[in-house]
Amino acid sequence: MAKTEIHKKAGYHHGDLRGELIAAARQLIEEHGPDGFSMSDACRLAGVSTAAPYRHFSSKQDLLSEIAKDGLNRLGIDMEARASKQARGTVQSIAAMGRAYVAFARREPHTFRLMFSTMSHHDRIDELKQIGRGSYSVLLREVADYLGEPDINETVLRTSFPLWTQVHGLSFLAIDGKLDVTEFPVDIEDSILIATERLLPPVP
Amino acid sequence: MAKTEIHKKAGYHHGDLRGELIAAARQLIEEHGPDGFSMSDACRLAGVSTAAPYRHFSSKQDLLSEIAKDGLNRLGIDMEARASKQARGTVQSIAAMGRAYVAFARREPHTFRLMFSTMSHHDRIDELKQIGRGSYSVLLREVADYLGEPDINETVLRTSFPLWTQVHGLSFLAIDGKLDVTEFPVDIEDSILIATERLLPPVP
DNA sequence: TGTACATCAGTGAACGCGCGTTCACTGATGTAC
DNA sequence: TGTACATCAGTGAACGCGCGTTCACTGATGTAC
Repeated sequence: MAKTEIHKKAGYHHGDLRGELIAAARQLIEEHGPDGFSMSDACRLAGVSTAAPYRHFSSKQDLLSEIAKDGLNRLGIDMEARASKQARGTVQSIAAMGRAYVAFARREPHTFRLMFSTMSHHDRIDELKQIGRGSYSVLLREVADYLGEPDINETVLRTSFPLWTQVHGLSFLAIDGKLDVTEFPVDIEDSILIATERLLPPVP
Repeated sequence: MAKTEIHKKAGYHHGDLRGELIAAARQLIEEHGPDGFSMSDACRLAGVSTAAPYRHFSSKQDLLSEIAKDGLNRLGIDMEARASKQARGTVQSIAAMGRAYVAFARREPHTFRLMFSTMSHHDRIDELKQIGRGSYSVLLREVADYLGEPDINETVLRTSFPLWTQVHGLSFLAIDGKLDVTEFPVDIEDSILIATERLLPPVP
């Protein structure tokens, strides 16, 4: 915010309008959801005319794709960071990644939704997929370690997939407020650990 | 469609405009997503003026809630039907429910999304939750049978939850086109069976 | 070091659009006698 | 069985709104000489 003020005072030219629009958009998306977000709102928040963004983004979709990309990257980093606090290739490190995943979803539910929504548009899809794969491979490496496999082979892929599915489902149920439908209080942290244990084959 | 024609010919009064609007909305939602759907489009499709729906629904939200309710009900029925073709309380019957769940999501992805989206509005939320609980209890009963538990106790709840999470996550990944990120071809049917086996305790 | 000028990153007004919803209305239907 | 009338379920025109995007523009910046 102070930064914003400085930029505003700098006058006609912002220092980093691109970055500021992304920040504004992220904030608005978290407040009102990806569909409640409008280009005009972002401009208002960044203190800029409604035409300004088009110097930096070709369209609203383009801005949203950027935010999705950023989110996927941050998710991968989060997972890696949380796992690295545990012994490599253990149930604990793998569960830690799951926790990072669900924590991200709960911290930025609308960005999370955006990251995984179809967004039928453009070749950006491929770029997003690429980044998604990058973040996923963080899990794959950890599972390979757990299994004692030398590389990401089919066994690793088959073992990892249900782990992903599990935390992905948990994330959506959590952010959509569906957990109380289960009629018992779900402890998310526990639930991740238990599912991870069950879904991994016994330690080799 | 033939039905629609008859109603149109009947003149000023439709036979069942309420039902027809729901049908039109469902169709449009599946074609363009819940956000690409507009009241006006539904009216156009039903061949009726844009003011007509307000005899039957208090708002667009109200119509959408109705469709979500309907979807949740149909999901429960699907699950029950698919499970009943297997021996009661077995891995097979439970996996069959999971398959019905994912199949529903893939058949009506946008309705599925709508069923589970937050939809911040109204007391309808409680009504929807009630119906969701009803559909969930279909799984709970089957799991109770599997475990040999006389009623829906905490063990049943704890066992069922990760099963739900699993198929929920699989559904979202499937409808959001994220399965190819896994870099190996996921067979959804297999994947459900495998996860179900792993998540259930060994047959008692 | 100073000046000329191309380029860049903003402005602000305007556009066309489709939306959800309301309004006063009217034609059709069902019911009481 | 026929008629009077209340009720119901539509019409069609209009509303105000905010949106994404474009336009010709202008002020600031950076660079070449």
